[in-house]
Amino acid sequence: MNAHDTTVEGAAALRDPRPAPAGAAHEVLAVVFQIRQERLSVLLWRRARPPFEGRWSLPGGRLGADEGLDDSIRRQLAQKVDVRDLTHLEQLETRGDPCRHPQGRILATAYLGLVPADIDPLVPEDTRWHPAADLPPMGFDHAAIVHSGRRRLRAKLSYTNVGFALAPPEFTMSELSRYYRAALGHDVAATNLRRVLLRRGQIEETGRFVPSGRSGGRPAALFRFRARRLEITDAFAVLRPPSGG
Amino acid sequence: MNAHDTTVEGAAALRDPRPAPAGAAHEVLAVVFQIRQERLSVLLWRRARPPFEGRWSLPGGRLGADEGLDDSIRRQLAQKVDVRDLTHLEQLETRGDPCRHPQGRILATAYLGLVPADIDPLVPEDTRWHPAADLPPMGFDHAAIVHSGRRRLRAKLSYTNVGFALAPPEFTMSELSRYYRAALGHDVAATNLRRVLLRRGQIEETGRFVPSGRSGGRPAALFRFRARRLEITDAFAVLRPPSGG
DNA sequence: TCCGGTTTTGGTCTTGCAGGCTAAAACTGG
DNA sequence: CCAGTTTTAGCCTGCAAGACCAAAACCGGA
Repeated sequence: MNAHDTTVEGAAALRDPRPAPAGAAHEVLAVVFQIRQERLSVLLWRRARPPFEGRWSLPGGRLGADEGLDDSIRRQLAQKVDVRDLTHLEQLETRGDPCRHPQGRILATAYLGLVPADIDPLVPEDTRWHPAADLPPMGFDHAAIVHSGRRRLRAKLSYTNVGFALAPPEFTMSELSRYYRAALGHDVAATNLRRVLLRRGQIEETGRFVPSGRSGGRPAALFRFRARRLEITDAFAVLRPPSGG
Repeated sequence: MNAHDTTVEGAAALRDPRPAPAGAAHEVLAVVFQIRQERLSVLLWRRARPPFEGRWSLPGGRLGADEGLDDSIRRQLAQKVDVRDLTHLEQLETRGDPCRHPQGRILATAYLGLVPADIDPLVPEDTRWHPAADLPPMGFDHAAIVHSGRRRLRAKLSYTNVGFALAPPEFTMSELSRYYRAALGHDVAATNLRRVLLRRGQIEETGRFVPSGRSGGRPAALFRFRARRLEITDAFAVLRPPSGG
């Protein structure tokens, strides 16, 4: 699940310590996902200048001199989307391969951001949503970072309530199952999804119904997520403490 | 589970972009765990000089000028333990709070490392194993990083085979249950652990038995982990793809 | 040799969750 | 009023985890 797992199998390179560096540049990047037209989409930005001119890259930029990582990614993203639309943001991974950036040593800390499906945030001219399953030609190692983000999102849909960040404030079960299908990449039966999320206490009925006449069928109940911040489904801690204690 | 989750609730600070920094220093740190005397222990290093003189801190150091993050943490750790004893190493999180280091802006990427329980690696004079549940006074934000590591390890014991990195090459089930108890912080019934790990295909019998006369009871069978690198238990992907596909 | 103590092992039983399936409910439009 | 569509509710199965218990296998001492 964690993108950057490494195992010490082949003995590591153990050269002598090198002189401490003057300091490497650091950038923050964000993989911002939104379900658009039944597809998991990622916000990308088209580079107007070398390196990788004309290719697409993740939004982000250099870390400010006196700025926290979380603050920085929010500031950078504010130039692309309304940050009030960002319903979730978490750190994903840090990449530090010396060759990852042609202009020299630049470390990158990547974040995973989510925008709910019902809105269409205004984005700048050079910025577009692309299907995460069909990425355009991308610069740097950004395609790999997008894949890390997809893996993380898929995993967390299983054992957390991240769905709240993908879905609008109110939704029908068939809508929600379409969001899950888009994010997971396979069908999700609305009837099972409903039972699972209700039992876990993640969602609840609002008591209201979708305006009648919309679909030609039985009017669907509107649901909402109980919490709007990340919670872990404790049922997924196997090897749990014994019940009698 | 992921240590650095953040949610955009209160609108983020959205100041104007600042001038790009010349470059911030970067360090790598490692939370190295080993089960010692029935307790989860972490390798710490006693600082001989300010800042935080006399306090304990995580092993690590400055990132080399032309060095990858993984390479760097292995190089730094080689000064403390034999890296061949490191059975697992994975990236944990990156911290970039401007105030985290009194000497100025230093980012830190932390790793989680594991050493199997049967060995007693030679460590330098200033380096000691401390119980992770009872940390000595620590400098910087290192205590918080150790807690992140504990959370990560506990979670991964549930849905991966990380146990291989905590246990010696061969072990009895009661030994293994004690390792799990130390890492998880609660009792783990050996009989259930055996069935769970066997069914998941994580462990297998070696066919050999512990030398008789050791315990006064029935001789215990020796087990081993089938794989010696991280694998995820797929049973934990809920909302899995429909069976007929 | 037998017996109590100890530890491991194998089995049963219960519980809870996930997911497939189907019938009923509730609406629309003709 | 009926056919078509969509949602809802219930039933059933399968599987994994954990509690519990009895049998197995060893030790040491009487």
